[in-house]
Amino acid sequence: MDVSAETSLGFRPLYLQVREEITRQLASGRWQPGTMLPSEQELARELGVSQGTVRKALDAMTAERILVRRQGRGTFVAEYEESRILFQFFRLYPDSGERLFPISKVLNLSSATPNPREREALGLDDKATVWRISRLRYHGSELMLRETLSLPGQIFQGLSETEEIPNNVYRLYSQRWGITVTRISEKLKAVSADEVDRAALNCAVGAPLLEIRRIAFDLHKRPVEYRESRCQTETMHYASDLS
Amino acid sequence: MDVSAETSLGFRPLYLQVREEITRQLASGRWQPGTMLPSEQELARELGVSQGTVRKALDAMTAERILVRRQGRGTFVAEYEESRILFQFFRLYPDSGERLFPISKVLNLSSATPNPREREALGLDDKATVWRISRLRYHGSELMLRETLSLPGQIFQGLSETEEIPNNVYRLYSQRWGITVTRISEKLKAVSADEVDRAALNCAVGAPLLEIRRIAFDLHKRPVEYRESRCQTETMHYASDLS
DNA sequence: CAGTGGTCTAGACCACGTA
DNA sequence: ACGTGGTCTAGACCACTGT
Repeated sequence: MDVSAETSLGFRPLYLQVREEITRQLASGRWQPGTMLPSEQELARELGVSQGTVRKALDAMTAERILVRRQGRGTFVAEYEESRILFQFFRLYPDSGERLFPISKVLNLSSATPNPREREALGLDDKATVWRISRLRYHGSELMLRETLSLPGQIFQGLSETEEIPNNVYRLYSQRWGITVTRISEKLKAVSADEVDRAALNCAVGAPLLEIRRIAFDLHKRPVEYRESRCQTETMHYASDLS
Repeated sequence: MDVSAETSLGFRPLYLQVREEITRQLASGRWQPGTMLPSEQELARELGVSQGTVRKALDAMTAERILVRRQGRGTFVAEYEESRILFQFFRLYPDSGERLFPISKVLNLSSATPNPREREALGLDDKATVWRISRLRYHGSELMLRETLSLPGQIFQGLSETEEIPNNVYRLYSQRWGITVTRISEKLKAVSADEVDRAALNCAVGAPLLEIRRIAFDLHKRPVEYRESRCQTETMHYASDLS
């Protein structure tokens, strides 16, 4: 690691440089999700720093959930297993009873010119295109929500050829386009069901729904997905932990 | 620090023991919010461990926002300044425009037997009592929400004598009863405004409202506050960041 | 300048998982 | 038995803050 020219101005801790270097190699595909990284000692040798510095970088990436460390086994690239998505990125819980992974039913997939909300959320101009995926999601047999996913056509090239949109789209993003979702920002409002909601969710017009507008960011902090969900919350709730 | 008898079974890292010891001394009032802790070197001497171990304990407590570290100055006990509450524990934002600290107007303070929700949230039995505080909250001049706070009478003794409930109740809990809120759990639903909402919030009956049920926990992970809020979200939203 | 936290190193030993 | 991450130590030096 180049640690020179670091006097007072523009000082950057070594372990942050190491973290960036490892993130770069990760994004470039050196290690696939689920595989093991070299040991701390080996990385330290490769990068020309001490093991403690590598450790601090790996600890930071573990805190960001980009890596998973298992004592006695090694350090692994995080995967998008169902359980991880369920606990980390999906905040709807049944009021009582067991938590189930939401089953999805895709209604529609199309390409379009982005609307203003999509443009703002995804940082696109009006010459760009987006894929739009509409789907319903169920908790067991119970219809929970309807939502539309918007994806930049520029990034998700060849999407329409995909035989089927799976339940777990983040794993698809990772496997097919090498995109790792690391952070999600959501804005929630209570809204009244309109005619479209009534038809899709089989609720009364005017019934209260929880609207969620989500932006998902990748390793480079680039917005890669915009999502609008409308949820019935009679038997479900959205859980938020602040600490 | 007693580090003996730590072979394989019941192994507890030293830095966790140090963290607990410091938390204990903190809860016992050795250092007040806003004051400086002894330096790492000094704590290390006191506790008979190395500076690195103290550092790891302090880093953990800083991550939990119990402490604040300022390079070149020292390590301080976190305070409940307006800005901290605003950013850490209050998730409602205006859709556009500047964020303001919510102004509160207390409607009512009473003592009561806990209802089932309060009993469950606060872990009380039906022989306990709770204080109930009803209030309205404004963002600037705009009425944002109405809420009821429920506090265990056992913990918050002498509350009714308080001349006034301030805007920032967490600072009051800290200053008057030495209670430090460290974690908050919230459950959100979309609900329809009822007659009480209409009267309090000046909205239509049936209008969609965001209902928030909050439980606040102290340093010992004990529930100390239960709160039910009903919010208008026409010009506001609830922000949630997942990472 | 002195004192604080922040970074970095090097090495020892421990706990864990697998073979 | 071996290799991995996890803990702990000791010491050096750097960056930041206030005097």
